[in-house]
Amino acid sequence: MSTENTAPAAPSNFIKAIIEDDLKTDKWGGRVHTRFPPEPNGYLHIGHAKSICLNFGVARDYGGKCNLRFDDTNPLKEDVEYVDSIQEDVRWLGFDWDGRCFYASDYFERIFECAVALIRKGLAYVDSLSAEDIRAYRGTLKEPGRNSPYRDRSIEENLDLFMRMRAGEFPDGAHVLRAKIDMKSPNVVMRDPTLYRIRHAAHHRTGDAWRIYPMYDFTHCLSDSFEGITHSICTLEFENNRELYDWVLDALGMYHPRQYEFARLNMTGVVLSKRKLIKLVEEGVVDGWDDPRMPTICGFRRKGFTPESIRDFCERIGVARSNNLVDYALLEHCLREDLNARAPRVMGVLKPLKLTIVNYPEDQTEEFEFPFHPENEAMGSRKLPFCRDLYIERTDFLENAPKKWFRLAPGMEVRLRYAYYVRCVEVVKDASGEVVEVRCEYDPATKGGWSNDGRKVKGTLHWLSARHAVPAEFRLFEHLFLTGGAAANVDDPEAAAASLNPNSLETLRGFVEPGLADAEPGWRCQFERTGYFVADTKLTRPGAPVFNRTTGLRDSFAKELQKG
RNA sequence: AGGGGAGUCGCCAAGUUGGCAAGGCAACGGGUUUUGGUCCCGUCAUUCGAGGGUUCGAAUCCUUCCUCCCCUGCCA
Repeated sequence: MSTENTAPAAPSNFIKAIIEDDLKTDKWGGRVHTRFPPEPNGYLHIGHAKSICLNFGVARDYGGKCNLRFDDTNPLKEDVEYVDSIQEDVRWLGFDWDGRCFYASDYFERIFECAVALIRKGLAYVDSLSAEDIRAYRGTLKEPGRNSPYRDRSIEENLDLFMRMRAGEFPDGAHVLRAKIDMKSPNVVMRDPTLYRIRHAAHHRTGDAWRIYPMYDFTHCLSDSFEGITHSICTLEFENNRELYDWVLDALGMYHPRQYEFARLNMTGVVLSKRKLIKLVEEGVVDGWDDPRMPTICGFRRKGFTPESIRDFCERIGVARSNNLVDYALLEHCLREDLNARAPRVMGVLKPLKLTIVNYPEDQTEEFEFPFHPENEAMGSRKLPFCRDLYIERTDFLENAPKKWFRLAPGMEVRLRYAYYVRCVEVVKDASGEVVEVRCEYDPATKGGWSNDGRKVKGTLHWLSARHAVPAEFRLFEHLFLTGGAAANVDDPEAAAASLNPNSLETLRGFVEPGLADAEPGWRCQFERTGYFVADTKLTRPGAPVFNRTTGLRDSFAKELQKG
């Protein structure tokens, strides 16, 4: 399935331990069958990727299956747009449900029958309390609840009412179907949980066929059971719901998968709450779900991340039961490791500064060979034009250089990558004192960017011929929030505004080498010395490329400077 | 007057029956380098939330305590 030559030994985790143990004891007849069960009410984010990699990953590793199942029981929040995006993202991540894409809504009739069976067993009843009363009767975390006055309706009456609920005879909220369990249970989930509610709403798949919709707790265990799931893996917040999961299946005497919970992913610098992400989209704080600043799968995709790097990340963070906060730097590390090996090296100048070679013939042009990957000859090379008028990076020149500076400065000599050594002989400034051009002399004996005379030239600069470079736009991204991660407050408008990073998107107008004029949308590369980039899939046009910075290169010099 | 979980390096995280505390990220040193990138080498937990106990021996067993997370939707 994947290459294992570079991958470190996969860390074991408790889910795998359970599966291996089950395989050993033949608990499920040798089967491993998981499922990834998103609700189609938003786009998938990096936290979902952890769950996807876990569920599809163990199925793959142990010769089992993993279903994609949409948990679509709440027509008010769900939409086909989300269904489509979820399928696209799971596929992009590299997983295949092998035709087993299911919907909880496909089971509505069977689920309804289960509810009827529960009523017949005297284990469910129609409650006619208002929502507020139900809440009041439920008690508190420390105090037991009380029985609803409708709890002892006869089976016949319950059946009649439930059928009429289905028939649409009652308005929303008039009745609910509840499991008859224990209003004094220390586990609040078990205090006669709601199984069905009335919702006169069109469902994105079943249309107007239903006026009642089953709740998550009732739907999920039954769906798992219908599909023959063996290991039902979910996140920690469903731990309390496991008791109900088991109760429903036992009450009905049905095939009974086991639920296991793991800790969801938290990461520095990003918000991973669906509710908050929706808000960012709806309020126009970002461009949409696939804004490169979003921690969504499609956001990372548009930013230039590879599915391989995300899978590697999910492998490395491990799966455990303790709350965690993973450093964003780990994701970046996985990305760089992948891109370093695959991304062709090309030239781009983000913040151009004119460099004129005063002793180079005015009308002369020559070409130099540039390999696409210095460490991988197989990736080939191309020639780039050189002339008297060049662009270099503005940040590569400093009039008053600090101690360890080995880029360009007055009197200093640097190497222009694969071309010549040049020495700065003059600085041209505009009226405001800003440097607008540096003038240099080149050494013809250093053609190709090398000299055998033992001269030590520590700095190597990337450059572009000003006469041949093509204009390009570069988009640099930073975290959306200053305060970082889970702490970001999206609900309080003032706090949200204060925590928003005003520089999360910076657009630069620079130049790229001629061959990149018609860069294919989605094409990834490394602009030497600056970072990994991808041609934006929405904004790039033939002759007018737009590049998103996927991530910068590691920069030990920046650290050096900070230290002073 | 609750119930369910979790505490191992700055961040993740292994540690199956007690027997020398894996690995990754980050950080920090050094080497190589026509990318201040990559790569290579090295450093980085006498201690596992705290105390007590059992034991020749405890992150692992017992015990008391502390901290954090989840649960009172007709959301999932």
